[in-house]
Amino acid sequence: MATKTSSPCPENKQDWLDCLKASGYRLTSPRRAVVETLANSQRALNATEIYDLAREQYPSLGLVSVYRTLEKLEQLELIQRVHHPDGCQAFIAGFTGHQHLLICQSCGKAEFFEGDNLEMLFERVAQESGYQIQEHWLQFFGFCSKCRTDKD
Amino acid sequence: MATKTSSPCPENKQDWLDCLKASGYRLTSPRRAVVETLANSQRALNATEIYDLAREQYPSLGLVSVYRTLEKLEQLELIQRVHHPDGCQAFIAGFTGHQHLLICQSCGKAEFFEGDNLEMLFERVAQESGYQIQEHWLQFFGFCSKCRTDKD
DNA sequence: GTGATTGCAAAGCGTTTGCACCGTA
DNA sequence: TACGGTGCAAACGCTTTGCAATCAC
Repeated sequence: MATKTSSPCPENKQDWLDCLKASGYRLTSPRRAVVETLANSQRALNATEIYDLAREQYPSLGLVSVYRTLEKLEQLELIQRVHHPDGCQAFIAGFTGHQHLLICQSCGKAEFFEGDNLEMLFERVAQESGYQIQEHWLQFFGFCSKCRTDKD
Repeated sequence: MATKTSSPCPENKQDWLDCLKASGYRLTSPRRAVVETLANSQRALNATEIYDLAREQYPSLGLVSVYRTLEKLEQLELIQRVHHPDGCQAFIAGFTGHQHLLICQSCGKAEFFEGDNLEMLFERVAQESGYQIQEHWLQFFGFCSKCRTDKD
């Protein structure tokens, strides 16, 4: 019944580069810059944010390369799109298995958690609606411990 | 513990018009056309879809009026944006209270259901993460009974 | 009659495409 | 060396804005 939470972490970086290489893509500076920026971020970033952050280290990076790298990372399921009331263009490091998102409404910090046995609910909804349920999304919004303390 | 499901229905139409009027907006033909189109739809529609459908009855409707009407209906919480892997531009009749969406991946038909006591999960996640949870989204994707039969 | 609302055209913005040059393997 | 990847500029599609004409109240 444990509800583990986990944050995105920089250790992803090398895995992602390996995965890109294993998939037949070349390891270039623009790709490294995008990967590093996303792997270091605790919150979801959109293309422009990645572009601005990554250019601090790699000024010649083009916005187009950010889009093209995001496309590949998403296809490889290394990152995933985050849906949010303010927009759905941001990406965050993805985890394997069934994970749900917890997002801070103040600083944007995101964590994953394992939402254990929602299966009972699936079955009830399936029975009452007649739908065959294939997939589900569960997302929580709130204030992380740091932002809660800062408010006081 | 019941998990009621309910579909959008045309009865919304008059309520929406009343609500628009009560909020100080004028009841115009373009607004009626948009309201009628959305209230009659079982699935979420984006601006262009509403535009095309509504013009069958009201050909002089402009796309801009669709956007402006959607903006007002959303502010009044009569409709809500539907987040979907294919995009987040579509709107559906909103319900009051805490409701969750169930969407058919084949025909797009949407229903609401009441996801009873997720509170236990909230508390566990809140405790383990340190987050103060304010809001949650729960969405199911699957195949409705009609699309399941059609497949066979 | 008056001012909110309309449709059109143009602007705006994020994203994708075309292309010649560059750099990884 | 070969060809995948790059950055720039232009194109694209969706949404918003400016404006004169229109219509609900």
